[in-house]
Amino acid sequence: MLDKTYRPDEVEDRQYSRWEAADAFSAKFDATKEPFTIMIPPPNVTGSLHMGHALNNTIQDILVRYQRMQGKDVLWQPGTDHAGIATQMVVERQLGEEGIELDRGLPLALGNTKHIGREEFIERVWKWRDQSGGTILKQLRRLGASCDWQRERFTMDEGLSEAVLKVFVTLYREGLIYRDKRLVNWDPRFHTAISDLEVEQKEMNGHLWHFRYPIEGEEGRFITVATTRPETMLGDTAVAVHPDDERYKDLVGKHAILPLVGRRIPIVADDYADPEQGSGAVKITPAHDFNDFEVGKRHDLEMINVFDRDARLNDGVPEAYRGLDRFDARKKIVADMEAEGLLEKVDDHRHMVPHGDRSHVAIEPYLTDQWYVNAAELAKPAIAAVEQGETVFVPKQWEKTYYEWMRNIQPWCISRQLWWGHQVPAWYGPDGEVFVAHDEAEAAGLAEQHYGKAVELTRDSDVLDTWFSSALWPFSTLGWPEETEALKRYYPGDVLVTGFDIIFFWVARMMMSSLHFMDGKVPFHTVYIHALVRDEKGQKMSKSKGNVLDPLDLIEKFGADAVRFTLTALAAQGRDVKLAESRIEGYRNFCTKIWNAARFNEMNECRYDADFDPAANSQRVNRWIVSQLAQTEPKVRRAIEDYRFNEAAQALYQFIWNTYCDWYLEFAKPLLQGEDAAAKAETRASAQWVLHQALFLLHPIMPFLTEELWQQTGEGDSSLMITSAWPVFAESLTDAEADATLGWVVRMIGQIRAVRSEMNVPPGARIALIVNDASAGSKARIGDHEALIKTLARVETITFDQPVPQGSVQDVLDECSLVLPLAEVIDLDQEQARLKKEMDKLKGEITKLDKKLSNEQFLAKAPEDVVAEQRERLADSQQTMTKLQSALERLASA
RNA sequence: GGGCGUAUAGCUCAGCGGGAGAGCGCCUCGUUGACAUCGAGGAGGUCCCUGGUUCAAUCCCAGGUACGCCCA
Repeated sequence: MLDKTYRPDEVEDRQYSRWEAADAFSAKFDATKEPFTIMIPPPNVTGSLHMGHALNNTIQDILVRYQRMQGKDVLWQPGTDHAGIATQMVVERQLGEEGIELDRGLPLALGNTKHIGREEFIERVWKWRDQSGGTILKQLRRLGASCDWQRERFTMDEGLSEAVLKVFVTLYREGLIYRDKRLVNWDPRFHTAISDLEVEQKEMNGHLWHFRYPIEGEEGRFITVATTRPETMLGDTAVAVHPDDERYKDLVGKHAILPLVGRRIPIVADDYADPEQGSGAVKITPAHDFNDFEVGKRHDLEMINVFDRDARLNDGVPEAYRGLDRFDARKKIVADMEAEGLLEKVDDHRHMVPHGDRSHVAIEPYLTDQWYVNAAELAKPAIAAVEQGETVFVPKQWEKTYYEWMRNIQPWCISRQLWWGHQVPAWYGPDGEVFVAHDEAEAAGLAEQHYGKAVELTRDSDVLDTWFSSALWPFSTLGWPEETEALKRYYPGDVLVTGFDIIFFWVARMMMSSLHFMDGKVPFHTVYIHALVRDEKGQKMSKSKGNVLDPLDLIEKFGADAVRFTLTALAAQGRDVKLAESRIEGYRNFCTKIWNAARFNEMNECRYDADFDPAANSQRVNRWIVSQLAQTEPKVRRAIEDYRFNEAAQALYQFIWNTYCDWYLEFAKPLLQGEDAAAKAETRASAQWVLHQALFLLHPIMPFLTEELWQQTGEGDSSLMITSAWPVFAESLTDAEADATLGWVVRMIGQIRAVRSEMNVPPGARIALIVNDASAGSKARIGDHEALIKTLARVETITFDQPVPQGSVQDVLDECSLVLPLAEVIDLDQEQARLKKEMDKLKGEITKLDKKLSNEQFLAKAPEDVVAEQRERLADSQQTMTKLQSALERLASA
């Protein structure tokens, strides 16, 4: 017996274990089947499951389960990335609690007791990773994700590290990776460079300080510069004005004396100075501003770095300022300038300030040596592949975003001043000459060749950006650079499922690296971009706002299937998913509904019958529900294949709840409780078969509930839905006659119920029904389904072609007048009003159609079937109108 | 400043060149042997505005307004 209600907490673990025990998730390397590959977007090893992951992985799981049922050999490749900065942060914090800090050549901070070196630190990270890393992958199991867990990979694995090494060395030797001294985005908290993409611009309230710089040799003359960052003035090496700016024309070529420092700096003419902005003159600090850096290069200016790695002022500035934090320095400099009478004014100013996306501190443009990838070169084939349609974005408009970024791509800074990550495979000779190699021995060989003798080498201490290794995911996880079977079989992948926020970080970089290293073959033919999950008000979920919904809590509360179905139903293309708990509750109710339908079948002895043949059904209601099912399958199939997941969900919801539960089971009741043994047997088998087939269609979205019911009411323990075939229904199962007839019966019952309700007929009261003007066809329909109509519309008797009794309520169904003699309960005024309202609506309709059909242009130009349809509608409306008219007259004469 | 998107019922959103839809919410009624996590019925719309194309526009095009997101 099925339990009274569906209990996801009891079912989910059990079914997941059955799948794993049956090895249902693993890629089979089955050459008789077509492969289907999805590469999971590897979450951070430090991460935990949030709503975005839940959506992302629900979609992937739907695709994967669907394709498995289609008979494909499916690989869903799971894993995590090593999340350089985030992981190092986590472990450093842990160490900090033990009083341990990393030995970076600085004295111990107050309260700390121990330094540890790089090797020991990395050991600690691995230990952390083994103990508590990758919890998110466990959480994905709660969601029902059917990843091939045996193939789980980690970007720091040996094999993947091998791939990183090979890619780095190869690109270096091809000249596509190089070392350069440029301004980088420096994170003063983590002491590392970060890439442009890891910088967030935040709008902030600031000030615009107007400083006066004295002109050399012109006593009492000043040039005023405006700045948002006074602390950088100590590194100024020029003042720039616009070449056409009349105010300053005579000053170009002269020098200013930098206050507080006393340095003599040139006044240069450069387009960068905007005459409209501030005073029109701008201080130039080439070592601390990206724009100034360019100006500096154009005018060959000195680049003076005034900060250390903490963004404190270094020894290159006057003694009074040395060691000051950048924000303290700002205050002091402003005060000192004011004291010298050189502060002209201070304006409030709103501006964008760059922040590290992980450290949340202001980023400092900082002059350092870093490793770069020539992304512009690698982008060329990656752009072409999308232009030529080798990879298609769904929805299509994201291709524009991809192009926009790829066509303006900047050199990619890939080195990070961290310990956790893939160490840059570069060694330096005594004179700083660099040797890039797969290992130290190879580097030593290269060095010996270069110097003519063996020398001592020092390895570059930097590590690579985590995304550098993630970019290789589509092939490194399959064993590249080895030529593995997996690589041959499962590359290229089919579809990548991800959020738009990751197009630049990951999609673009996978495209670049895959095309370069996999013989120009794209890593996936489709990129499905889904929306962000927001709260019910459309705001981004964030801890600080406190509007975060935790998928694990929701699974706990409503079951994984309800969460999955909700996300699926809301995942319309190109729209954000606005999630409210009430939605999940609603789909939890859907689970309950299905469960109860199964219980109903069980109670009525509707048992699974392996030999059941739906084509042999003789009862019209059974042929009808089979027909409806057969028409639902292609809707679901096409929706999934076209990535219109919400439509798949909707089609299933509608079929199961509205068609099967609301109507079919009601239609089946008289048969199930009736005396006709053959009809009863057929109905029992049909009811169960149709439910089971619907569960198969639903399985990719709701795997747990469907598998549970299949086990309990289907083929039992020996069979698994997850590895069963997707149902296919013969065209011949669609039965137009049954659809038309039962559609008509549904309408008839609906109309009678509506009239009863409007007339306030007590729900229990059985009433008489007179049907007038019925065609032979309609009479036959009523004859065939009299029992259903009587039960469901609560009708006592049905008679034909009778005079209309006093005080009857009338309604029209096609050519039929439905007459309900309700003299005792009728309210004449109310009924009159009801009829008039209905006639008004019809009148509008008739006028519209009349006008259209008397338009010669319409008759001449519109397609024939459209014209015919409009004619038919007009005739129908007029017929109904006539009948309502006579009903109204009869009422008035009463 | 550049790019992308959105505007349809109270809310959240589907949809579509030819009869305005769903879920939730709301109102009325209901203990009919699956289900009150339910059933039956109902109310509720200037499909943002203005023009254009078309026999026909909520849908296509142009402009406008408002809002959102990404990039600088």
